[in-house]
Amino acid sequence: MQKTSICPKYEFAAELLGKKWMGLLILVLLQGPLRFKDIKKEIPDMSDRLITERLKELEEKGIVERSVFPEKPVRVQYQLTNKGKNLEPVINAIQNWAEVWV
Amino acid sequence: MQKTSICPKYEFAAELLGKKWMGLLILVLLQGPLRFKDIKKEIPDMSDRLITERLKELEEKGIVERSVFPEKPVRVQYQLTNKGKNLEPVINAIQNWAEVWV
DNA sequence: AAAGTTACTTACTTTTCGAAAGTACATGAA
DNA sequence: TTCATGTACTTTCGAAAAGTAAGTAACTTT
Repeated sequence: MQKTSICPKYEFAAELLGKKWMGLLILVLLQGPLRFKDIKKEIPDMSDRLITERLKELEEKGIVERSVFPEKPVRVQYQLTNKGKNLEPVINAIQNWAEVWV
Repeated sequence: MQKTSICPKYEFAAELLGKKWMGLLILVLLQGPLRFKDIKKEIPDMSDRLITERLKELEEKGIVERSVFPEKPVRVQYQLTNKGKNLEPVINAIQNWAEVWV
């Protein structure tokens, strides 16, 4: 990310998407705001540890927003920011390719 | 890839792209056929070991074709198949997003 | 009071990666 | 002939990332 120089911005994005579970995680978040448990339900093979870790990463990069609702049992919700929602064409492109070639 | 079931084809693609260096590797291969040493030059931070490993993986999945030209010093060339070339929209989508949001 | 839910965290194992050196084959220079 | 250089890998080994399982804190339901 720091030295290779074809296109640093692309490299940032490729490194982000180039992490295990990121593609799936963003796909499910495109559905709308989800709670931790809902993400678990959608991606049962992804461990709690990695869900937490990836969400934190996406939050730090401004792609996901974490909201806490202090209801009776506290509710934590994750949703894509604009930056995140704009990844939809990427996800769609992957889906289209997969439809045709996988 | 076997159990999670949102969309197995998408998951296959996401897992492929979701590997370190894959995004960059495919990007540089979109330029046209390249030799091992050229890939090294384009992605200096990627180790020989991983270049070999990723290319082998892409070859097995029918995304890259490896050709050996028995010239004076043997020449080995890697190029995208149709399946691989059709990843261009995906790469472009990533690039567009990166341009705007990174 | 015991058991369950939610959103995590911690500890430990396994897998993957990175860095460096080594290999096989060939050409070219000293 | 010996040495250095180049290409395309392969091997080795320590470090980082991911997988697995169990634990925690706050609250709710039974």
